[in-house]
Amino acid sequence: MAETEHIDTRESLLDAAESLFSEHGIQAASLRAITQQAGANLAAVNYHFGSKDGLVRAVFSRRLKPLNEERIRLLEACDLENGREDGVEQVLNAFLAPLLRAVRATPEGTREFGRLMGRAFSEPNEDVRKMVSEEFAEAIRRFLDALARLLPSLSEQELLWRFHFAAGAMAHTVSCGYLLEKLSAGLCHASNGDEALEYLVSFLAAGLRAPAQQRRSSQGE
Amino acid sequence: MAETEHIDTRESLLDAAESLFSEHGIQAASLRAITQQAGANLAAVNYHFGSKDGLVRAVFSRRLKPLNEERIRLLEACDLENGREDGVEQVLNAFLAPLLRAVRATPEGTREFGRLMGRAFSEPNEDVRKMVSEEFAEAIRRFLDALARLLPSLSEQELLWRFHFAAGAMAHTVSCGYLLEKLSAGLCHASNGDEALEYLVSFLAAGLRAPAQQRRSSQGE
DNA sequence: GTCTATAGGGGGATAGAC
DNA sequence: GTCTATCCCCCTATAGAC
Repeated sequence: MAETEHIDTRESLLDAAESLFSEHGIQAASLRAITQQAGANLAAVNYHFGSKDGLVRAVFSRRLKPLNEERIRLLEACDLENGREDGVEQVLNAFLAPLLRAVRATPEGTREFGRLMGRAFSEPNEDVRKMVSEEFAEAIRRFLDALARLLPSLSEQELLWRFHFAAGAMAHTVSCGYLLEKLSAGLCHASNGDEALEYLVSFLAAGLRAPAQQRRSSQGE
Repeated sequence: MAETEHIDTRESLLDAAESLFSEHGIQAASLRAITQQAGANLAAVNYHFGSKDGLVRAVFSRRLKPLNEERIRLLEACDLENGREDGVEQVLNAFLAPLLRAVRATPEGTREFGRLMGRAFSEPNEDVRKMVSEEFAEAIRRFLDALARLLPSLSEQELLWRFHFAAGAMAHTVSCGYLLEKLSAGLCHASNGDEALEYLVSFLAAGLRAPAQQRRSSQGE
């Protein structure tokens, strides 16, 4: 409140929406609250984004496009061919670091994005889920390719399951840090991206490298 | 619609609420829709549960109390003292199996609970998060104790982080199965609790048993 | 581009009859 | 215990002045 300078209504709206979507959920954050926090008028959202759905889409893609581009850039910078033994760790780092860095508090307002991002895949609104999935699709495809080469003993099925678990651990870390802080009585610092990254990479690398399972046939369901 | 027999309004309301909370989210599921699906009157919710919040609480505790009791029962049935090497797997199985079994489609309507449960810890409503955390607190404490004895080389901090990651993989599995089904083009069956359980246990056991990290001092933040 | 005003639809809760 | 009717709230979207 009482901003010194008005920079850009459109950007202010995105900042306010990101913050309120994160705090209250997409559905529960009203355009009234968003426009008020942005110092803009109620009608501004419809002018700039067409509808609330348009605003939601813009909020996500503003962050996800650069995030997934950076992931791919880091993946391509990995040194995976020269007999190094830490290929899995390198790839995990390339996937996780951009998100965990983004979650860290910054002067600009990326702060709230972690909670929103962690919830995005389980949002009740199907349009939101679909939109977010599509933003990730290309990056996920590339990372799965890289992991498949690094872990040739895994069946395609098992690799997919394990990547899914890794995504879950990551999502939980960025969206439910409060649980860890409370459970550890302050011993763990969930909002510290470096701490989270080190523990996550070693944990997930070990999980990905676990011996392949021989599944007992079970055609249940 | 057109139910053959009216059994119990209270239970019908819980079933309808669980189903609609799962599908649309707690906030977006209106009491009007819930009472209509339950074949009850709008005022029935206030009569039986006092308010929408009361209904939410009842929906969660109806499932979580027996779920966590079963977890503790299974944990106490584990054989951890006789030099067996699969202690971690046994403990993980005791923690995961009750939830994954509950998520499976059943005749009665437990079907929808997985999605709701997976989202519960990141619900925007703080009262819901607090309520759900408390339902899990006792079970989590016991499982952490058991794991600490099985993995004495881990610092308390690292064990907490790893348990947190495990919870995330589990939550993602029960709430975002659609992602895996789509990503695998039908190769993986996320709704098959047995398949999920086998892959989860081996993945998480390897992650928990990974060598302890030596954290470089980093007092960032 | 930005505002005010309003249309038009739902929402949770409750009073009071049965 | 269950119903109807209603109070009063907030929501998104849009029309039309500036």
